[in-house]
Amino acid sequence: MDAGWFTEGERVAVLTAQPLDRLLDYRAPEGGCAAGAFVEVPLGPRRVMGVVWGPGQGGFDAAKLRSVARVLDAPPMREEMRLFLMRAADYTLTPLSMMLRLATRAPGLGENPATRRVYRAGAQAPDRVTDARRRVLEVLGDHGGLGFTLGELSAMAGVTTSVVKGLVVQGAVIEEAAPRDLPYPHLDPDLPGATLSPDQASAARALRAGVASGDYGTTLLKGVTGSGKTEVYLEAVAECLARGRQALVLLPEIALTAGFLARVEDRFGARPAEWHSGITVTERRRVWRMVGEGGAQLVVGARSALFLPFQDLGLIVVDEEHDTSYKQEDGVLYNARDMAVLRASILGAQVVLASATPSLETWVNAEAGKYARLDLPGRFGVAELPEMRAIDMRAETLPPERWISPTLERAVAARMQAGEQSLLFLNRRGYAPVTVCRACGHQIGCDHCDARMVEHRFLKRLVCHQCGETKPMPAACPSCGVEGKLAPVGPGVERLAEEVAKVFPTARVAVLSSDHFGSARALKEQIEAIAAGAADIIIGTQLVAKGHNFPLLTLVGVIDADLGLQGSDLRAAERTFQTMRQVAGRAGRAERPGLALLQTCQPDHPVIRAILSGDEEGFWRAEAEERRAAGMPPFGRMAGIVLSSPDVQAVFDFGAALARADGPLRAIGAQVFGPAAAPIARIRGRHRVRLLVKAEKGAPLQAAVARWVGQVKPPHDLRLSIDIDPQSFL
DNA sequence: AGCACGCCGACT
DNA sequence: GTCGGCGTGCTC
Repeated sequence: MDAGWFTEGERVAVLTAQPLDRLLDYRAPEGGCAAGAFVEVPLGPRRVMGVVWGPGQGGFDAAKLRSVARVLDAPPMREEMRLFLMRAADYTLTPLSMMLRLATRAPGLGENPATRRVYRAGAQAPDRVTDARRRVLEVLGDHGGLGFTLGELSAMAGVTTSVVKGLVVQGAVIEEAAPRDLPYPHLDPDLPGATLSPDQASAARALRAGVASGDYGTTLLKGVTGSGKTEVYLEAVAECLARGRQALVLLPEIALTAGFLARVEDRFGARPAEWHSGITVTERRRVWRMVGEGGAQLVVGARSALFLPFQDLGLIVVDEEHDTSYKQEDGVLYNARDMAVLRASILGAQVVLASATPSLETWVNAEAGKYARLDLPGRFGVAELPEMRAIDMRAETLPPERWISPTLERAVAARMQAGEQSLLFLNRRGYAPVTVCRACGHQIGCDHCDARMVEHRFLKRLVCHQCGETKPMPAACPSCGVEGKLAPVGPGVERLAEEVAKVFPTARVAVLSSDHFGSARALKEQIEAIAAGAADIIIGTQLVAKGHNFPLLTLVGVIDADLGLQGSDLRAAERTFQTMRQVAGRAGRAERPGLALLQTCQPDHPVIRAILSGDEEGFWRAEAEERRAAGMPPFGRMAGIVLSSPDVQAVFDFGAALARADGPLRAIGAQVFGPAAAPIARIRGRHRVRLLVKAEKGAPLQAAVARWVGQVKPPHDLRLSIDIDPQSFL
């Protein structure tokens, strides 16, 4: 008897995506079913989708057992995928059912037939050739090789569907079933790749060897912007495809996929499958099915692509691995970079973590020898890393509510004269971060959160950057009622644009901020226009720091390099360092040398000094040493607990009760801090309280946290979420 | 998640 | 006396 097969009537355990937190036993259906089979099972009055997880667990009255309703038309979930979901659930302390939900976010799993009707030219001639009939046959004759759906064909021929149906009856058109989801075009790994520099070639050889080994391994591929990391890891993809295994490339930002798809097409002759929140439901279903059936060799996508049902995944590339968007911050809290390593280690696949500025975790893992490390020194081509200098803002004189120092102004003016571009970087969206009443000092806050509202003149509204709530700008102060005294305080990109327009009246200015673009497409067009020279001065937020190339750009001015340096968030220094390096990397990517100017009030701060001196390894060593001394990640482990409820008293009371019941934590030598108001103390009317658990590196943190939280049951409208390895330690 | 059961307030 | 609020508990 086959170990992975259950015959009719046998007990099987089924996992559903319902939040049940346990497996349910059913009888295998008529005709039996495989372990891992996607099935539909009766649950109370409903039918729900589930996966046959293994043999039944027993302990449930056999007389009450119900049968699996039907087996869905999809390849069974592989054992390693089930193992991956279980390990990921254990690691993140997420119910398994929620992990299954992540892995089955494909529409119409088995709902509709897997085929559709297509129409092609038949052998018979119609009895009478009318005008409409002739057009149909012409369309089919010209390009009907693969056939069209009824809707496509009638639209192309400009006839009603009944004309086509009439031709079908006559045998002049053939109606047949075709698979609904077509495989993706073949990618050819043997096409010649880009010409590689010696450094690139040797890195590519190392990556190829890793893929060829067929074993698990993780490699940090480190190289400054423009050093050609993409060409190098595409060689690893080529090796993987040549061996008949599938590859996955994760990108942090949807806006980057279009450019990346084009590069894949250049390298392999066709476009790969694409997976992110922006694709249509039809495409989503096609990707999900084709990945499972082997009809997709390469997937390019967002973090959720990690949960696709790959048949034989041999390589995962995590591009810009330090990017914070790899950490999912709502729903299931997971870090895609860590989950990629987990999945690969189960599969025997390779992971490539690519970055110019790795996360401290990855840097430490590479230092410790857990990850291999490849460095791409210098730049590919003629361009050099820009020269970087600080502008000491304490020594600059500038009028109130102005942000561009005279030194920076002169530098921008010089670039304009030379016909080159300048980028002014400010990591604050909107017009002004704070709106204050000059009569009473009141600051306008969000009604649903405790965050301050940000004025957006472009949208003509006040916007809350936490919850997205917007409201019109009031004429009078909501606190004291005095009119005309509300004033913007501090700079946002929009206000900076205003200042630029005043200081450089003849400049062509482009603002790159997510608020100004309705779609990724509009943003891409704007970026292409800028790259072609359509602007003299570019004003940008975080967006520009992600992978775009502007050949005419030779000056980057960082308006406030101190943002994020202060505060108790231990990752702030790391993030500031990464962002500054990347923004500076925008300058002079073509043959012109670049200059980066950082406006700062703390030119002697270690982070600013490390950026300016280019001593990256020194920065990481110092940062790692500080973390080690404090027992902070990655030298210690942490978990964050966020409690939320509409009732303030209830959250604090429960938080205090939880903190008092810390026995299970003390048992593993862990400490609990809090409860304290969460960084955002109120979101959408729910008050939030945060506790932090800190343990030593080897401690069984998850098990202890599960025992600890399991002791007390929260009151009804109180939600509790657990964040293992939180991004911020506030 | 749904959906039913069940135990307390304002209506015919 | 009933209709219906949503708290609580179950689903193989």
